[in-house]
Amino acid sequence: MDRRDVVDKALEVLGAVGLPDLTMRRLGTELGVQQSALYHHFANKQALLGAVADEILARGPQSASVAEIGWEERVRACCRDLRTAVLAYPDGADVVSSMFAFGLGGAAPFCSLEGLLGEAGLTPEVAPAAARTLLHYVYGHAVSQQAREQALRLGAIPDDGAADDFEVGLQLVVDGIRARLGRGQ
Amino acid sequence: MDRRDVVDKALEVLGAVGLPDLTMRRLGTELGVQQSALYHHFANKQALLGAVADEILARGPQSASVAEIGWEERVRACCRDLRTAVLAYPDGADVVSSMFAFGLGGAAPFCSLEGLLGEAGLTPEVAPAAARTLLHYVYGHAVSQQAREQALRLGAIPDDGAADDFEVGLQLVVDGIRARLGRGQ
DNA sequence: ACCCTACCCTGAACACTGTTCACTGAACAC
DNA sequence: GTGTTCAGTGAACAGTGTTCAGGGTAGGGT
Repeated sequence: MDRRDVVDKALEVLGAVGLPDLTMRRLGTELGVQQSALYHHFANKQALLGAVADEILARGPQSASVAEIGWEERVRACCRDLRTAVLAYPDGADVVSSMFAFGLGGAAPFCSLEGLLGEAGLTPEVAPAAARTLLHYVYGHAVSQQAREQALRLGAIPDDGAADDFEVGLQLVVDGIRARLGRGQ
Repeated sequence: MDRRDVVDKALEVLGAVGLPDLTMRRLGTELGVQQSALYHHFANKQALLGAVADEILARGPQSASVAEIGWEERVRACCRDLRTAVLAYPDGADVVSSMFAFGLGGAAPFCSLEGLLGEAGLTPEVAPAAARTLLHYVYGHAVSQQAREQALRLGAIPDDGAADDFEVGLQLVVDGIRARLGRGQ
């Protein structure tokens, strides 16, 4: 048993029961070992979740960034892929965004977006801020959606049949970036 | 002792020791009662934190929305006020954004922004999505900042002297909203 | 063959957490 | 006076992440 096996099983458990029930005891039992054995592979649970976050991202789709299409569509595709990846597991958005905030994982999407925006012509001063703005939106939207899905599943809230407005907000931010590009920043 | 006292003391403890150490035992001790007494005022800890989130927002600044200045400046002022409010307490951004995501509090800023954007001319279909986009940005940025501050305080990460780029991203989103307004949506 | 080292893992504990519940004591209305 | 309501007690429950001394077991060097 190595780190890969632990992360794989953690993702399996996460998909089955969600983050609150992804405990070290449960993970150990599911792997057929004691919980304390996990601490020989990860310093603590947060480090494990950091690896889980990276694996969630790695398993997500990554559209080939063909240079034919414009930067706008490439940025949107990158954000859509990111959203798809974190929505694939219950509480996946929570895990990935937390680990990114703590600097313990999830750096790949930020690098991709920063690079894309730099190629598009954003200055090295503005590009990181714009990339972070996109990430805050994608993560915030995904976390809210999964929280609402869970509250709905528990019957804590009625189904208001809210439409999926992810693209609306995404286009808003992309429009803002284009405006910044248009007027020489 | 009533709910007000509990919330007030909870904010005091939050400000002193942060969210992880804001436990029911500690809160009870600080109030001079048993922890179980708190459950006569709040159904559970989440409900208490919902009230705490609302109080954090209520204690924050609220710029008078004088109609003389344009909608852009009013939206920016609203977002700045919101940021100031949640940054005033350690982990304040975490508390407020979580409770908003779970629908247990923090609805006031959303209503304000939605109203402002509606007055600015955004359709009732786009205004809520735009308001949520702004909130995702403000909360995401604040949570990241407080997480970095804490990691920095614990010496877990070196001080990279990153500049405050809040206004950059905020302007990006506002620009996107203006673009949407300009082209009749 | 022997020893030694490294490594994975066990089993039990520790110090916590949020939450529940039967019960006490006092205030207040009728 | 009696009954009801309400805040608060103190102990317990079922969990949590984490630690630690020790048990095997594999592999390499001599």
